[in-house]
Amino acid sequence: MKLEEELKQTRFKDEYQRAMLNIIFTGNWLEVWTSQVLKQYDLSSQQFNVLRILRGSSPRPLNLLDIQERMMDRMSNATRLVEKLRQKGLLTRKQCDSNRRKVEIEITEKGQALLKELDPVMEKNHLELTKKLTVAEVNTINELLDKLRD
Amino acid sequence: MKLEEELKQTRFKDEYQRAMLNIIFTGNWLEVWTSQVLKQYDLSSQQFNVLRILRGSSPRPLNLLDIQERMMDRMSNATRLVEKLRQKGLLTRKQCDSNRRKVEIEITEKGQALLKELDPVMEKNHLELTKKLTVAEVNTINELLDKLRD
DNA sequence: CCTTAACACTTGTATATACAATAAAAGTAC
DNA sequence: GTACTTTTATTGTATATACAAGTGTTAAGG
Repeated sequence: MKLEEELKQTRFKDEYQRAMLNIIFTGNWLEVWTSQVLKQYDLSSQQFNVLRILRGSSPRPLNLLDIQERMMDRMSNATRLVEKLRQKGLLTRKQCDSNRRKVEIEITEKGQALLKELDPVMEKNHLELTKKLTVAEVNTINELLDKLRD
Repeated sequence: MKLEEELKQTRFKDEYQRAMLNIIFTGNWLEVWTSQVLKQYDLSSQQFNVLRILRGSSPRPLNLLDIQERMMDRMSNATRLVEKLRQKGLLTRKQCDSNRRKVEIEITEKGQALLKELDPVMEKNHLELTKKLTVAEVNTINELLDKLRD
């Protein structure tokens, strides 16, 4: 849907402003969609993000800074996020032997299983996307957004 | 910068997943930038958004539902957001005569002046964008994101 | 009228988030 | 070794947010 309709706006200052709002709005829109789905699994999208990061590095554990660097939203509080996931048994944390300031955080079997369960659910989301945009178009988006953040 | 570098990620499942994360990440990135700037004016980006919406409709007042429909993040609490802005004297609210359930919300002179002060600041942001992407490229982004949300 | 439903907004509450302050460990310089 | 700095993580606090429940107002049906 056109951004003008979404925001009931008649016009924007120029195409650059429109693009800024469009990217923020669409990002939000995707986020909300994802969050809705994850809620049924009692996960926030940030928590899901952390789990995926840990799976990505598994079996190598990560410490908090590593996770923070890889997170979508750097500002959020990694300590408390990780603690929530630990309480659910989705990851473990232990003090690092060589450097006791650090903690080693690792996804558990249970965490892996949960992600495995979620994979096809998220896959369905991608299929929705596939219907709307060709691979070439998606590549264009990726390329232009990377360029924008240069 | 490439998303892989931003997120210290070596690979994504496919270009579709990469695009999803890219849009969310870039949206966030733009949001954070904006928030930083607005903080100096003691405004959150949501508050700024509401003010711009009111300026857009000025001199016609809007009620809460109107505002909510036009907001980037529909989930947020319009009542309290508007109340914050009222306390700062940036807008007024009065009960609607014809339908006392509604409130009429209008931007004040002070609000207009604040936006006017912010216009060139935000403009600078657009100029940054202009340097990185051509109008044609920006149009492509707009077109593809609109298509994505269809 | 009276009852019930729909509407527009407000409030309560639990949770999340941002940012600063603090703590503890490790590294560095003397 | 002692003082200073940097690294890494945790905690405190104020604010924001999501969602549900509540309030007052209007509309609709009998």
